[in-house]
Formats: sequence, structure tokens, C-alpha cells
Amino acid sequence: MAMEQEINTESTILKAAKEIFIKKGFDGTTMKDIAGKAGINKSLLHYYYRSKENLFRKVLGEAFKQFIPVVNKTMMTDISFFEKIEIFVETYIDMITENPYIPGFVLQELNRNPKGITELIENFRGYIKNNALELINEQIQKEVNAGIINPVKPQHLITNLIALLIFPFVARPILQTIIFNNDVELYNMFLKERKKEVVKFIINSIKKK
Amino acid sequence: MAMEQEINTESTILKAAKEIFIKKGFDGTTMKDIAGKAGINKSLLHYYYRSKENLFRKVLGEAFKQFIPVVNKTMMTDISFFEKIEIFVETYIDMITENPYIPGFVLQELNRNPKGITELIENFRGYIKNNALELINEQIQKEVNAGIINPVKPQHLITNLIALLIFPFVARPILQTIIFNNDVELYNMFLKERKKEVVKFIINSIKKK
DNA sequence: GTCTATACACTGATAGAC
DNA sequence: GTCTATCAGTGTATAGAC
Repeated sequence: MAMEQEINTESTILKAAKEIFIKKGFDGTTMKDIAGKAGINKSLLHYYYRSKENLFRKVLGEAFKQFIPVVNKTMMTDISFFEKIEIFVETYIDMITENPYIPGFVLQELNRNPKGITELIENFRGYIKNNALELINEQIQKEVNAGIINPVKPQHLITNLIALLIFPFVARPILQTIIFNNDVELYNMFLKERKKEVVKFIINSIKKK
Repeated sequence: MAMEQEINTESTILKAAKEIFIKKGFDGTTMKDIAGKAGINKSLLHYYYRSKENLFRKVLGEAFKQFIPVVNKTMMTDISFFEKIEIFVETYIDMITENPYIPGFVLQELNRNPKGITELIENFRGYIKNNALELINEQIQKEVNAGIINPVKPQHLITNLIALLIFPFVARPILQTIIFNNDVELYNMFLKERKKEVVKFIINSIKKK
């Protein structure tokens, strides 16, 4: 799959739309901005995408879609539970590092329009291994029963894992300022360190001693 | 302090502005919406606050200010480190539960206008015990030296703590949908559980065994 | 202080020429 | 397919009467 993206007006528009929507959100973006970035006039946006709302949905969908395969792939691999956590954390942080604005963009949008999630999930049923969550729950339960990890509700463990991964990116401006005196390079190093730090933090917490 | 808020036009406007700005952000809010909510006409908004930007800053400032005393108070109290974590988590979750939109609002705004943070912090220098962070660092170091907790960089511990607290609120729409099948009551219970769960998770992770 | 009326720029979207 | 011209609506902000 992953075919070469043809460079035509339609894809140029989408690319420009992505950049601006993801940085500025729905309300903060104007069709004029997008047209300008794409180097064309406003009419063409409507010619190809009919409305702002419609164009936005395409962008949101693609942003969302990008993060699905990581979960699927990691969870389906046949490795130990602790290794899974390690791989997941590493892949996920790499991914956000390359697209640092996406998590904030998705969160913001889902707060603006919570109904949009249902629609979003419907649209990607095919991509999501619909039993992925089920599998994670089973695996956690198995590790608990085997006495490898302490009893823990899967909902909390999953939430903790994702929170530890994503939060430093969505809260970067304030954390960087308050904790790192606004030193950009120091914060980048901090984010890299978290690959090992988060894994250590989680496993330390749940591993039966 | 904490004087009775007089009910006059000025405070009515601010209250209405808070509600709408916090839910919809700067770009998503119109002066007409605020005037409508306050039950007055648009002109009065400008009479009292001169501009949208200005009114917004007042709202952002108050939202930000609300969360400062929790840190100060908890950190200055003379109790053990683990107790501090416990008190902090409990107070903080209670606070966000009562103002669930504020963290998302602040994060969104600081991403929209990162320069705003510096200004914000300047404005509240008086409120922030400017050595609070220093004190936390010292205390963590002390616990490490005493062999009570494992070595951990304060930056990571602080980030982890805040991430675990705030993330379930800012990501509520998506977590509630995916993990809890959109059951509101179940999610409220989940949030309550986190008071104990987060404390356990953190202490488990750092406590030397 | 509070209102109505209005200025003026900009928004998303459409019509129609090429 | 791509452009220019333009629409109707809405945005913030101000002027001026009371």
C-alpha cells in the first residue's frame, strides 16, 4: 500500500489544510489561509472539498488514522507483556515527536465536538482491530493471575500509559517554561529520556517484587 | 480575603465570558455569545473591557490563578513526602472535578499563543511561591539520599504526577468512548477511583523495597 | 451606564467567464 | 479546472442618543 502521493491540486490543498488546521484548530483557521498556503484561490477549495467542515473532517480523519496502526501492531506481536510496553512506548514517542501537534489537535477537536468521535470511530472500524482492547485486558489479567504483576484495573493502566506518553507533548509550552526555564534543547532531551523513563516508571509500579 | 463578589454588570460579563471562553476557546467565542449569556448588549462588553482580547486575558488569568494555591499550600505543609503526594492528588482531582474544562482551556490557549505564558507568569509572580519548584526538588533529593525512594529525576516525577492527574480530564471524550463505551456514570466513578489509584501507582513506582 | 445604530473588515460560499 | 467578482452573513468595535 502506501502509494506515492500524486502531486495535484487536490493533494496540495489537503497538505496545506493539514498544516494549518493542526496548528490553529477549526475556528482559528480560515479558507483564505489554506488557499494562500496552497498557492491557489479560495474557490478551488470549495471546488474540491465543497465546504470548510468537509475539508476539516478529512484532515481530522487522517490525523486520527495515523495513530491506529501503532496500537494494532504492537498488541498483536507475540512478545512478553513488559516487552510490549517497551515497544509501544518507544514507537509511540517516536511517532509523536515527528507529529508533535497532532495529539493536541485531536484532543482539542474532540472537546469542541464530542459527537465527532463516534463518527470518527465508525469511519475507521476497518482499521481498528476491534478486539484490541479486549486482548489488552486479557493479557493484563493473565499477568495478574500468573503473579507477575500486581492486581490493577486495565482501564487505569491503559490511561496511565497514554497519559504519561502524550501529556508532555500537549503541555509542552507550560512545562518547558516552568520546569525547564524555556530551554528548547533541554526539553527535547527530556522527551527522549522519557522513552526509558516511562517504561521504568510503569514496570516498577506494576511488577510484583 | 475572598470578598463577596458584588453582582454588577462588570462581574456579570466576566462570569458569562468565563463560561463561554472556557468551553469554546478564544476563536470559537463571539462577543455576541457573551453579551447574550450576560443578558446585555455587545456595546457594554467594550465599555467595560475595551476589547475581546482584553476580556479574554482576564478570564485566562483567573483560570490560571485558581490552580496556583493548591501547589503552594500542599508543598509548604510540614508532612511526609508520601503524604504530600496523597494530599496533592486528592485536592487537585477535587478541584478539576469542579472545573473540568479549565485544564483543557489553559492547554489549548498556551498552544495557540505560547508567548502568553511568560506574560501570565509575570502577572502572578506574587501568588507563586517562587521557590516552590526548588523546594520540591530538594525534597525529592532528600528522600533519595535517605534511601526511601529510588533515584528519579524531579522533572520526570513532577511531569508524571501532573500527567496522571490532568490527562483523564482533557482526554475524557475519547477515553470515555473507547474504554468505557461512553458510559458517563462509569467514567465519573473511574475519575473518583483515580484519587487512590494514582497515589498507589506513583508510590509503588518510586518507593524503595 | 446602557441602549440603538452603524462602520468596516472579513468570513464561507457561489456564479460565471475562460 | 482555474480564475475573478461578488454575495449574504457575521465579526469586532465605535458613535451618539438617552
